[in-house]
Amino acid sequence: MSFDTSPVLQAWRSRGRRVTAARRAVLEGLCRAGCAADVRTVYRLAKRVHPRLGLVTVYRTLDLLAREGWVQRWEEGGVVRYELDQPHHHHLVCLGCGQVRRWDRCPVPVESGATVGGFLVTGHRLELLGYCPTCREVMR
Amino acid sequence: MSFDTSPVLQAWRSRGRRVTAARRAVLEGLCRAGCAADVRTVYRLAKRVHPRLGLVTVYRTLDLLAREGWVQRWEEGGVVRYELDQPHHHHLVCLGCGQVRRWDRCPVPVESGATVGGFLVTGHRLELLGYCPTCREVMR
DNA sequence: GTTCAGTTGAAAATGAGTTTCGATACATCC
DNA sequence: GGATGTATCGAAACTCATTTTCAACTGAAC
Repeated sequence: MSFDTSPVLQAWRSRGRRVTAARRAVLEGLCRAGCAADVRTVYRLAKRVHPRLGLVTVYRTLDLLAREGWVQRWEEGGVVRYELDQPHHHHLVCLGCGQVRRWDRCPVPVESGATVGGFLVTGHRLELLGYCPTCREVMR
Repeated sequence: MSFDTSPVLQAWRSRGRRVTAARRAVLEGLCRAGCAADVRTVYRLAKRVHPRLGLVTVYRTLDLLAREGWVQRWEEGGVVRYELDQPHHHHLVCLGCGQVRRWDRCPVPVESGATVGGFLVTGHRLELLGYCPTCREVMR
């Protein structure tokens, strides 16, 4: 995926955070993982860049990135997933194999800042559930 | 909540499953819990009906109900939630206190059975994220 | 190069959810 | 109503993702 990590690094430096090999590796792993990666996948990919990376640091860095708004965190089928912040989009989730694909349409007409029954709405999350081409084939 | 549990009990009997005090209690707890209850809440409420109920049985019964299609299972903020099957609806989730409220509108135009990019869509899940009236007050 | 606080990673702790297995109690038969 | 067989129960043990702890390490500044 094309994602420029330098703004993240700059933001860290400017806030007094350190730019370490471990953090670079997690960012790199996240980029390579593509859409909606789980923690293990990021860990596996990041470890190729920085072999002595610990899983704990992956958790910590992903959490940091999420708190700073660089990545989105969500869950599907008991798996926590992270993805680099991108233009608003949703997901197609395969109930057979668990793969996740991006869906760029958004049919939700509730703007951020709107009020619904007293709730101040700041965002939303939509998943279309179903079966990917491969799993459809298997089910026949 | 108004939910008639007798069809569930009948279905169980007709399939050779046993209608036990523990299972009745879990159903009762689920009814009392209202919209989108987590396992602990169901356990706590069901235990009032049947004090020697074990947590394991709550997990097992909720899983059974989900497999048979009587309840929906979903996750939010790391918490697994179950709710009795009801007319199609979505949820308002408070990012402050975690409470969940029902939202009866559905702006998603993708019918079950439609195909999106090769995916066969069988359903969807939508959550509006934001802050409930109480949490809005606290944030001031 | 020295310093020092932010960061790391191994190990231990936590906690939700699952499995195991002997005990229990529904549903059926008589 | 009581005996029987098996589905179900619940306590304890287990699994595994995630978090906490803490001594060692290392960016960044001087």
